[in-house]
Amino acid sequence: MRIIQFSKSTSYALHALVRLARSEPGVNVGIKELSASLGIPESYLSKVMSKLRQDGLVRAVTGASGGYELARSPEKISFLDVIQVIEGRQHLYECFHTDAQRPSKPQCLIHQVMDGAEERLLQYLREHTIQWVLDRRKEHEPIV
Amino acid sequence: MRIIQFSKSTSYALHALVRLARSEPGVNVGIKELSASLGIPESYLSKVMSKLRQDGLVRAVTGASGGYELARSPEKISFLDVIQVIEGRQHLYECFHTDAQRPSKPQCLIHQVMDGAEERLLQYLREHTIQWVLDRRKEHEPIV
DNA sequence: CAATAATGGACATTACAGGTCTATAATAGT
DNA sequence: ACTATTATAGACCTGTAATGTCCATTATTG
Ligand code: SF4
Ligand code: SF4
Repeated sequence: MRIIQFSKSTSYALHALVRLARSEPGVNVGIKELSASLGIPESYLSKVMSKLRQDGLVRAVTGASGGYELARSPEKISFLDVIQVIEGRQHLYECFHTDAQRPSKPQCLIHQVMDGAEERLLQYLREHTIQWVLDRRKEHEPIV
Repeated sequence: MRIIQFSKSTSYALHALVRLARSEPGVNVGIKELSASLGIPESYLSKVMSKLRQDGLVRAVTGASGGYELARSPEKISFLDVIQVIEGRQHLYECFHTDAQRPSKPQCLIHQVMDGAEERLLQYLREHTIQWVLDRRKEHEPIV
């Protein structure tokens, strides 16, 4: 029974992005500082950051005094963006019937309910951005 | 990167319950008939049905001319009920920080967004029942 | 008693999340 | 040019969960 739960990778990505959004633009944050301040294994986080770069959410600079920074402004990065980069774009529900076994052309009712539920979820995640977090963040909090 | 998707077991359970809801109350439907009409492996479906019984969604009768029937009326069985029986009641988001590492008492903001998203999802699933499917079901459709 | 049907346990298979380590490439400062 | 620093990509390992099969047991009907 597959677990309906976001992966740690997604959580790591979200925390890292908030952390990056907190630093001045133009300042690179290294993986060491990132992993230390968030409490995430360094080598694993580097994998996650690499994925974020490949999908255009952050920019990376190699070499001394290199590191990461956001590729676009925090209000342009939604939770949904992050989740879809890490988890992929699979649907919440998938038919177990093949096309041949499928009763009839338009979607069956169970499918309709599940897709409706998914849309509610995605809509909420689309409406909430990294900037949303920054706006409500208290300065004294170490992370978020 | 854990897949955010309902398990096949959940899908099987939903289809089986709709199938049971279609038959007259008091008539038991056997696992053979169920699995055949839905196109689900018999021995695996029996596991799923067993779980549904343990959690009070269906009643089972062993022995000759035994089988399954709904334990309550279809409008009292929501999609959320079924999903929570099969998938468990884990939250969509879970902190990777331990209590000791946790920044401060009330929930952090990332957590708040994720919980908000979860609530939208659950609310939708709570509002849709097996009866909802029956009401919209066309008589000639073999399954739903 | 015999046929039927659900139950529970054991077991196999596959996939993947989470994590570590290393060699390589790129960059900044000396 | 050399060196220290840093991201990148790949190989690799481990545990666990999902899906599925099979069998022995138990309960029920006729
Ligand atoms: S939604 Fe329709 S096609 Fe998909 S699994 Fe259910 S009955 Fe089959
Ligand atoms: S929500 Fe707060 S406690 Fe939970 S993982 Fe994020 S920073 Fe840590």
